[in-house]
Amino acid sequence: MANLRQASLRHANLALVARTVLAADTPPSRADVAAATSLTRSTVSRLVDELVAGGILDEVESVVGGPGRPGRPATPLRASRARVAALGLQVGVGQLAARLVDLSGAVLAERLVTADLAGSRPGPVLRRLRTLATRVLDATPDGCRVVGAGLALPGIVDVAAGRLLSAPNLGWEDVTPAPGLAAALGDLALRVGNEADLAAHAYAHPAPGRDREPRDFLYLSGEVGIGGAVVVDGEVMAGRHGWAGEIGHVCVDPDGPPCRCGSTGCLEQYAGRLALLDAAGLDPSTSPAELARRARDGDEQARAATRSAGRALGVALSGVVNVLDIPTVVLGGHLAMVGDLLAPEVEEILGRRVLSARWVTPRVVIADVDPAPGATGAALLALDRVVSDPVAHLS
Amino acid sequence: MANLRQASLRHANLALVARTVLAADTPPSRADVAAATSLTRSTVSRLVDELVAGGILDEVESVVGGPGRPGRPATPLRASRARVAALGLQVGVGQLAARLVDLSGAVLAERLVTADLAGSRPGPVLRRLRTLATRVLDATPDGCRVVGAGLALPGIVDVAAGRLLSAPNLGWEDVTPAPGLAAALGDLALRVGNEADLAAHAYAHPAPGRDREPRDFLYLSGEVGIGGAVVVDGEVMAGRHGWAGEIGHVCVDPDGPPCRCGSTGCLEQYAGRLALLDAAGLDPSTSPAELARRARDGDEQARAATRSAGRALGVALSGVVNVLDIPTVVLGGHLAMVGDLLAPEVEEILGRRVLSARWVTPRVVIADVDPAPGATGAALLALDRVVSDPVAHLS
DNA sequence: CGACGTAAGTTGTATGACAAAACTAATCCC
DNA sequence: GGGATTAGTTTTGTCATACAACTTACGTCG
Repeated sequence: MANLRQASLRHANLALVARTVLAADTPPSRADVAAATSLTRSTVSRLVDELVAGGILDEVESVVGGPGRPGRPATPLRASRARVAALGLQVGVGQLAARLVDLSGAVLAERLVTADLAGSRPGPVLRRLRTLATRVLDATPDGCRVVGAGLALPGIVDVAAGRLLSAPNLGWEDVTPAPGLAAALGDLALRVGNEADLAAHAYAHPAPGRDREPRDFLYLSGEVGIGGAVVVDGEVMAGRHGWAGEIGHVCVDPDGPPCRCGSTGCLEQYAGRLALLDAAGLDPSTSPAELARRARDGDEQARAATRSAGRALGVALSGVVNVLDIPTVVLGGHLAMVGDLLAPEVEEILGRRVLSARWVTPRVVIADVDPAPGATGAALLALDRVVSDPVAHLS
Repeated sequence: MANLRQASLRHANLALVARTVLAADTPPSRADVAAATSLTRSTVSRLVDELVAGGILDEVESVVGGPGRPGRPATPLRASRARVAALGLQVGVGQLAARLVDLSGAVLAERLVTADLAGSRPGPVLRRLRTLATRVLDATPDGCRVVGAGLALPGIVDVAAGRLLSAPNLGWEDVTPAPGLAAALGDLALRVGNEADLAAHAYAHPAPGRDREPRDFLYLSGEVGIGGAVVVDGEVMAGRHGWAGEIGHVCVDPDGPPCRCGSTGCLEQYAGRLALLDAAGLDPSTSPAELARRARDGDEQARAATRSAGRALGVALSGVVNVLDIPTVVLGGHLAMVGDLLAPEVEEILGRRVLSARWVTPRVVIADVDPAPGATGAALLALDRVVSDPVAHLS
């Protein structure tokens, strides 16, 4: 709740203009931005000039496909390409990833490695990740500034301290990754975050400053366990300490099977990757895609497994929907691979157990399958800071 | 995301100054406000003068107990008394209430009526409430402006439309209360809200602009059923449609007893007022205070009832805490009356089932017993709008 | 009791961000 | 080629805050 001065005015309107341009579907002119923001054309002109000079926006020269309207032709504006970028990293249980994403949302460079990291030791893993990061950063185009880095981790993270407190599926406890990566990152600030939170951010924002519908949803990230995030109005809800979203350990049945977390009947024990494959009679290393194939081919045991997982998801999610009034659920990770099998069961139970279902029908959406959405989200989050406070980045 | 102009600057800083004065524990001087907001003394002076002229702030004349410091004595500032007020109304299952609250948080007038309204008809009840409202408004002191009215209702409310969609415990469906109350309210805008949301607001803010710790909590309102609200950073989270907080229908056990809502094993069936009294072998009309007395005196059945309710609360709340990372629970209504009996059981289960309990111990807080906290919350919410946008109310 | 120090609050001037309106630029249409 | 139309720029005005000097009102101490 800081006070406002004239400078704040300019900061806020600069951010507003930047966001308006990035959020637009087609490159808008200065006049379009003025109309959309209800600022005057003169003010927008001044702000846009600053953003263009700062490398945040680009003027599109080509007016080739001009619409043939009367009047002076517009100068379309869009996010600059390959001039401002951020590095996104991810350590998953099954893969390592590094991505360089620019302000337009384009992936400038990428490295992906699959590896079984369950029970791994942090040191060697971070060294491998460092190598990926270096390779990706080496591919930075000329004239492109890397403005930040983020790391997605599958566990409970202390964002302020940049520390991973606990990642049971990796077997890591109390790890601070920044020092191990410093050789690759140099001065670049590293922001550590929960994988599901960052994947949810990437789902809500296909590119920096750009929003996708729905703006409010619950995101479920099926890795080995089940991570989750709550997204309200396009923003990931962090919670009091940044640990919100642990949907995997919501109780489905207090008398259910014991969970690694020390509790009983957690959702993860019904719809986690291992639980799902086990119930289908498949080896833990099988891909959930294979499970989906079998279920679609009529394998009764596979179908029973997805039905049971769907029921558990429905029960757990209905409680969350009742409490939060966010009737849209996005399935990501392995849950996306079997999403079409789970969705009907989940929607049926939500319709029955959600108090407000009479007025708004809860629905399930299936995310695209991406091995490392957390890396994208981490990069986008760093870029979002450029958009929301452009002044800090106008050299 | 509107644009900012110079006027916005003044609006925002006016609100900032008002809020700073209201939030202070002891009446601050202009200089204190300047120090707290990092605005200059001259700017604060101008803004304070406007707020004093507008009847929002008062200068305290008495410097009797002056601290005897050197320098010119300060002119302490505080919220104006009995000059700006709002009307809070509540329809509960067991009572009707009307309260007039001023900017300092003082109750200027109040009417409370106990009545069994389960299965009542809206028309007659609203007429009785109208009478209460008229009596309370008639008691408005001279020179006091009533700036808004709010109505707390125990059910699902469409805030935008001012409509109660469904209140199963009253037996009301699809009721729009404003017309029935218009004769009492005159031009006064009526804002309808959920009882638990408004009670939670009242808990978070003992007076307009004033905050109480904790700033993040889950509020449980024990009426006949169990309502709830999620409070983040002092603000009640409304959810996508304003229906957030229905903790009463979170599933404790999918194989549990059927609930009025059409589902099974809802929390309300274990810890609702009727369920609690039934389990203790008491008549439904018994006060929960009587149940608490018996349990404290060693009545085994009463103890078993509270233990079982505590277990159910623990299971339901642990899921919510895992998802939201809000490790503080406030018990209100009948749950406050038996709060000391429930708390140990609930805290024990939260400690076991909440994933982050290792780092931050979840705790249970017991609210003061008030027959109509929703009425207070409704009035405070209307007054909050004066504080956050003083310009609209400066004549 | 009067000069001095100190802190609160006021007054006057400067700065700078946006609004308004006039102006220039570039294109289409006739 | 001229008028209509729309994009973008320049100029001038307004207004809220910063800054600094000033006034007010009190305590303190010789």
